[in-house]
Amino acid sequence: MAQPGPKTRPSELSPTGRVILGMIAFGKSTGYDIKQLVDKSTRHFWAASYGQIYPELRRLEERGLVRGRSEPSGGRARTVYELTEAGESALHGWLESDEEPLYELRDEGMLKLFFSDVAEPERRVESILAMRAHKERKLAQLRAIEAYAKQGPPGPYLTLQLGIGLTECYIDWCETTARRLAAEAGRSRQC
Amino acid sequence: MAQPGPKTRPSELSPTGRVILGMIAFGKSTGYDIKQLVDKSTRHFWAASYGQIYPELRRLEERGLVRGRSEPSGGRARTVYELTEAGESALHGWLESDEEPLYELRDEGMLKLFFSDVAEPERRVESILAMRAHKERKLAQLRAIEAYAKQGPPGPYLTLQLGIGLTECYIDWCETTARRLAAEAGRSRQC
DNA sequence: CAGGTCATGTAAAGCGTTACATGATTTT
DNA sequence: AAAATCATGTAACGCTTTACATGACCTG
Repeated sequence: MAQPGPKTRPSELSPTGRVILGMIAFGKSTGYDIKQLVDKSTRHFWAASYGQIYPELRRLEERGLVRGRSEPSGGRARTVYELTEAGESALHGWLESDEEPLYELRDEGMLKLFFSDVAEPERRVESILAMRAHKERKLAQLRAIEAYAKQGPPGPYLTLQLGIGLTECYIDWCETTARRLAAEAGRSRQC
Repeated sequence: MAQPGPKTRPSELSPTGRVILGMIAFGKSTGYDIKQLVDKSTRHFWAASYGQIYPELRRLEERGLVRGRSEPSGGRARTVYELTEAGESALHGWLESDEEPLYELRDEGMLKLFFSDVAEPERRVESILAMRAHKERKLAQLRAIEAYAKQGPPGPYLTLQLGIGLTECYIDWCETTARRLAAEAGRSRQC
């Protein structure tokens, strides 16, 4: 019954800690900036909210991985963070570690498809068409940032390409399968 | 700053509640059975742990969506659940609702690729190869249950097919991209 | 000067995993 | 007789979202 080991060991980085250290290494120095870039770029495979980012920045500071100093711009409070030596080495240590990477998916569309046998078969096709519509919206969002990402470094651009490719593949599957199911239903009605 | 609406409204089903009601409709009547089937079939896109399942079963009972009665088999305690009318209609209501479906992904491999620009370019290829290896293991797990799922109802089998298709697509992308990057690196070394 | 964005944060609640505990039954 | 599996559950902890709150600055 034992499930795989803990997600975070005390000496290591929490999930949000990982994206924060990386974003600081990428030159994003405030919680606000980090959140902006997360939303624009990693959101589709790694989200983070303010409620996590600000407390986590302080925990990282307590652990000596980042250093923050107050740098108000005008009368507006602002805390600017940078990596310490320890922070850089924690980041590199994480990037180079080859532990089983965390992978978690929660896809409500698939869950509805899974349970589609408790309703009539027509609902199954509807379920798949709803999944396709959702993925189509997601694809449009990813496409909207493609041109912008092309100008940046290769890492972020590659993850965007992968996200687009997977979404297209998902859409193709939905189309093919919906068509096939509809054809099968038509044939069985004829007989 | 406002983020998208709440994941669960009071009158609706919690994430784990959804999979539980569905599994009971599928004929799984104990917490243990539900967990077994979740691990065998929905785990790759919708997980659930005992620590969630047992308390949630009781909450569902309090809300009148399921009815449990003690049915010891031998001297071994056992609680058998079934859907109430309200539970059936909650399940159908959820299956037929067309709210934006929950979709959450956390992919550490992609996050490492995203940040691969903070290290040397060779690490990027290694990162992608690690992703491929991980997906290869996942694909083997899915393939292992394929024959078993083929005999069951179409819903579960379709989700498995989709999972396999997406994983294959992921692996293809990794292979193609790793090859391309390696070739580019070779060419730039020559010049 | 109103509305939007910049910027920071907290509190409460919900969600979820992990680790632990217990004891019966079945298999080897 | 030991080991694995069946079956149930709890407690502690960690993670995350949501909602709220504050106030400065900028644009039209």
